[in-house]
Amino acid sequence: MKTKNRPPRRRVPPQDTAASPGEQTPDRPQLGSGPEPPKGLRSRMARGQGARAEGGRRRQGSRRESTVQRRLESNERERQRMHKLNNAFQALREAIPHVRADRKLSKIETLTLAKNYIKSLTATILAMSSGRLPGLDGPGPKLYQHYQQQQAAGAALGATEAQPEGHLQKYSTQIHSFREGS
DNA sequence: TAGGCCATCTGGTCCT
DNA sequence: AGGACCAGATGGCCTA
Repeated sequence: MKTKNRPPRRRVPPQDTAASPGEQTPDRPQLGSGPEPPKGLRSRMARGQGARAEGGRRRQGSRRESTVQRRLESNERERQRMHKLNNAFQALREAIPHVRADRKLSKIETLTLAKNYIKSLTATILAMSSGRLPGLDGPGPKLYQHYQQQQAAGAALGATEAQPEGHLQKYSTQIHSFREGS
């Protein structure tokens, strides 16, 4: 599994909601754009879940058009939502230090690394402050207690990351493997 | 060529 | 009611 420094991949251009059916890409058939149902819909229809959308009878043109229009608008919103999600992933990537800039982390790598980084930071801060956050009198001991409880719970479940140094170990191992490019 | 990763479409469900 | 969210399906791109 390698996701190394890929150039930006050419993607099928987003469907323009204002575009005419003739401008649609041939490999991404749209709802109502042809006799062949969209790829993602075929299995659903095979299970009988898409029957309503397709309709057993021919619908009036205007009603069909409004249905198609709603679907296209919904697709556009979903694209925007996913773009926002990807922007958040990118921001998270940039917040994780010690990773080669030319090596783009996959989403799952980003989440895993971020989790271990946070945990290692938490353990480090607690160790350095002896359970008392700098500048805070109250929450420190409580935070430390909570953290210890979490660790104890993890240990009870047989988690390998029960020890604070375990997080740092994991994080270091991951960083090392990413640097190696493996 | 197989496997990993990703973008996109889609219908169902949840939320406001 | 309409939008947000979610998960399944599909196909493209890339690397080993």
